[in-house]
Amino acid sequence: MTRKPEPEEKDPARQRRVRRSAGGITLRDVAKLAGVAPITASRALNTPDAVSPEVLRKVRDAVAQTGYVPNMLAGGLASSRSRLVAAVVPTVSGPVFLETVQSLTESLAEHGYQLMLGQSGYADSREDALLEAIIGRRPDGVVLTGIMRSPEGRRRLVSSGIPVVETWDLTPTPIDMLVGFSHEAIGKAVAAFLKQRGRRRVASIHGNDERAVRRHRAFDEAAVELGIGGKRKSAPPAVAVPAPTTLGSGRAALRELLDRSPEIDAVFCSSDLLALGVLTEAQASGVRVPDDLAVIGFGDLGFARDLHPALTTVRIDGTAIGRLAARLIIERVAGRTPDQPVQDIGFSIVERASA
Amino acid sequence: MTRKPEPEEKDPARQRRVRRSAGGITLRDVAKLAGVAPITASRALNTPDAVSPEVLRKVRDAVAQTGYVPNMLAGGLASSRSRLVAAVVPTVSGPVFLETVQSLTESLAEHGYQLMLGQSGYADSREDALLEAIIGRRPDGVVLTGIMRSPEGRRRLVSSGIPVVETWDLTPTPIDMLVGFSHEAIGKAVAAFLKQRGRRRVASIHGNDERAVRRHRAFDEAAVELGIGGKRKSAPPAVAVPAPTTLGSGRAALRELLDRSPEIDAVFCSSDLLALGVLTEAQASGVRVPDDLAVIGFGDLGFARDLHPALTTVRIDGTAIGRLAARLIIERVAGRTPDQPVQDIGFSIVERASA
DNA sequence: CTGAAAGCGCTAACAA
DNA sequence: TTGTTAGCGCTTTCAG
Repeated sequence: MTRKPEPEEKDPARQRRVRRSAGGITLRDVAKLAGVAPITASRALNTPDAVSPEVLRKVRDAVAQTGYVPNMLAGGLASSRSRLVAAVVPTVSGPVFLETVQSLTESLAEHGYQLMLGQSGYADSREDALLEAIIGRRPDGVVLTGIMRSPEGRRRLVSSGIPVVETWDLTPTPIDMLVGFSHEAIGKAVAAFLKQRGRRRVASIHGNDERAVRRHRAFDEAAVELGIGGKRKSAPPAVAVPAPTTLGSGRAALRELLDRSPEIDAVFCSSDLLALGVLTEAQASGVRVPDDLAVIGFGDLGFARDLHPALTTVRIDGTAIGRLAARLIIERVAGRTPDQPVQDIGFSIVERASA
Repeated sequence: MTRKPEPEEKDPARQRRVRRSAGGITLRDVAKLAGVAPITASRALNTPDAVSPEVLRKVRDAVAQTGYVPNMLAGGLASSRSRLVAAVVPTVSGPVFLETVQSLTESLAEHGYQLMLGQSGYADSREDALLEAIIGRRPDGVVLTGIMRSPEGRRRLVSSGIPVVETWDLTPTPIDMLVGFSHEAIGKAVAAFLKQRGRRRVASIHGNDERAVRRHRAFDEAAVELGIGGKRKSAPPAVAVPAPTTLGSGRAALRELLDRSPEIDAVFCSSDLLALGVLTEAQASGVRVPDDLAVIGFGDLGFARDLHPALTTVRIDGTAIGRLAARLIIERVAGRTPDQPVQDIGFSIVERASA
């Protein structure tokens, strides 16, 4: 079923070049079958209201008959709308962002958008190559988990003109749009929460990624201020573990902590996985939670509430973040200006048995 | 910085149409700056060996100066190589496939490919729309987690001509390429393992997704054959829970199981998350693992080995699956025929304390 | 090794 | 409402 050398030249002698079509069905084929011009077929598919019912029917029949699937690369090139949105996460296996990615994927799919996924790694080494790969695809939007730190990266994103949503953090100087919350506020709130629950010698275990570190810095400061940081005015005991955090590193960290500072009565963990590790280690070594030790996590992953004891944790509405990010981008693409391009969606402390 | 109406017509009066360029920097701009033809600039970027060092330098300088980023939509359209690979997972939040997605993303990135992520949901309702969205983007490959059941879907994929890798399963009739393992073999192996460890009244808890069901059917049959299915020749007790499985559903399922069949001495769970739920519930209700009850999971997620007791589980090398799938596609795109287009990567039972 | 011409498949801009 | 024309930005083909 090779394509005929169609556009019959007035002077057949001048025909030389060869068509290199991949042989797929194109809009032209559909249009011809329906007996209309290609642009009319295009309209029937994209803006059905703009064509007569008669034409609509014929085009749809032709599509059904041929099994035509529009080539969105071509469409994107012509319209400069790729209907692609890129998301960058530190790593796919960190379960914290999954909820966001999932809701983003779904929200976008509802509007005919597809998600491109990129992993930056926690060390932002590959970030540059990734950015190039992303911008080169001319996505209609980019969603970053975390804010873009590298000035070079910021510059490239800005000059690309692509709508950007930074998430999971706040900054006074967003690249463009933002849906996040304050890690400092969380650190403070957790310290206050623990004090209010009667804890007096708090400690922390945190991953060494930037956001976790900031939560815990704020936690430490607040703990000192509130006088629950242990002896004198020194910062409370803390153990840093490499990101991404794991159950295993949580267990090891608790051992280290209890070794160094057996007097502690509460631990703030920078992820629920760490907290699960702490619970596990506590159970294995006979430390009673919450009696001897209060444990509080971060993320409110699906399993948190079903643990034994149920895990008190900081809840972030990752689904809302994804949904809002999608909406911001879609609004932007539609040419509208979102009325809340920068949003703090806050957090909450979900109080359960572990603290 | 508007573009000049550049291609000066011989007869300026005939100029009417307006350029609608987005105003970005294109290869033409780079070429002009470097003093070469666009195609030469293209070659300098894509096949540096095919141009003189002199030209290469000039083009690279021009790229650096302008901040040019190639438009891959255009490139993809012209070359029919999108450098995009689509992956379909049931849901992002099921941690089982994460390892595969992660390794796929990384392996592809190394070769300049980007991953497009789609969620099919466990009920394959949206699968059709998803397939259209995917094929429309003309990816260079599609990676499916699980095999494509819908005949309609198979047909569309086949007729699209896109290389397809089905994963995480085996079938005598793959669409194209495949990297998987046998769920039936796993069910049998687990039953044999439990018998060999002295268990005599096994049971199972499984998600209601197709692959889990098949593992457990095989498990049940083997258990009956081996005489460890409980009384007489009836199938061992089982509880089905909705997919995706959770810690909570594991807890509830164990309660139900113990309620109905208190005599059981082993449980095979269709995911590590379920198994964690079983461990949690066992601990909460005073059932000793492994003394009273052996527990075995599936997936060998990161946390399995650090649990208390450490979880015995079926290990699937998800990273290898991702890596191999990427390689198959890249080989195919390069025009080579992979020498092992269908691979059974097997599984192993990781024996730890829980069984 | 370099370049001119001709598309890839689609849609924006105009015109009827 | 429909059609004509001219690209979108790149690469393939063919010819130096």
